[in-house]
Amino acid sequence: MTTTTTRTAPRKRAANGAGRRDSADEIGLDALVGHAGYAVRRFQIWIFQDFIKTLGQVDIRPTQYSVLTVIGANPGLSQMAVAKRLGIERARLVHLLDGLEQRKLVKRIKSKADRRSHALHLTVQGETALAKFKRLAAEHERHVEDKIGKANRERLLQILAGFT
Amino acid sequence: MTTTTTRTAPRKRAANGAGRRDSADEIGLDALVGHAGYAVRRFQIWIFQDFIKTLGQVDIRPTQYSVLTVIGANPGLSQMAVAKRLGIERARLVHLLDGLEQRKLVKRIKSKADRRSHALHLTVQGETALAKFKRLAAEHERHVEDKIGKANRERLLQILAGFT
DNA sequence: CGGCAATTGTTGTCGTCAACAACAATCTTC
DNA sequence: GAAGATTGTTGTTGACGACAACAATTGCCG
Repeated sequence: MTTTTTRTAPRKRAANGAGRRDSADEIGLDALVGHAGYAVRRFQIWIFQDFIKTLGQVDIRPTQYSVLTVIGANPGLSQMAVAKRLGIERARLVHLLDGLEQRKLVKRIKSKADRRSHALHLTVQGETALAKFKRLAAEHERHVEDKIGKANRERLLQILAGFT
Repeated sequence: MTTTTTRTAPRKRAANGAGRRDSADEIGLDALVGHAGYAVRRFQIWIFQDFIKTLGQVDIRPTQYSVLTVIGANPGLSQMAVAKRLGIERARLVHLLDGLEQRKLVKRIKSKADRRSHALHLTVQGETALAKFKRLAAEHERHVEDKIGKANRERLLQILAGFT
């Protein structure tokens, strides 16, 4: 609706003095409903929390998972390429890879073509670990379906396909 | 599509040695496509950046806007109530309100009913300022429409209505 | 060829944000 | 009235994005 003229009068909702509100669930959001950003933010928080919980047993967070997935699908990429593809800053990727390399999931191999850059590869245990992560991620994705419905999840992915 | 069984085999994409990839836009995301969380995260980042840019002239960030909106629609709420409604931690809300109070947009009034809590209200200039913020927020919302389409935005809001 | 700009990985800083923990003041409940 | 819960506050930690600076290396151009 977005009331084109932004209705300045705030509709004070019965001036009931100082906080006489019983169930805190009845607080009006007013203009906040109808803002895509708000709904998307709340949903994103929910999704990440479920992802973190579901992949908690293997201690993998969403960003780590995305890095492993991209390296697994494109072995030999440079850090720049991975960072650019995922929209992470290369400075941030350094720390992420430090952690993943310490856990023996990823290895940096000095490129001979360009001695500035590193070719990124999964280790052997990185491959098998990623397989397990993907199973858990699929489970998480099922939670999303349970939450918003299978059809809605498909529609949502379609709507946001441009942001891959 | 979402290959129901998570296809464990990573499909190495032609072992082309060390990073022989021309346009960095052609890096496969593999399993990442089909993950709702990834798409939502990217979209959320885009939305917030546009919101911050559009409301940049008045120096209001999304969280501040949500706080002002809720207080404006429900004057007299306690900090606990606002925090719970918006899913913010009350510790975080303290700093947010500090900033908004310094800018004379919000005032904390000691509640007489419960002397632990503060009743939150917009100041007079807070009311008029919020009106302007809402106009700018509506402009931002139009940017979202331009990005994903009017119909898709509606559908998205409907899908995520449960996360208000 | 030589020098200069650009790129790559790295380190560091700053600000935002969520998650906790602890605390004093105050309310609630028994 | 005492014990336990709630409210606002302060502080810490860790993930994350945005920058800036730097050394090593590459690429380009005169």
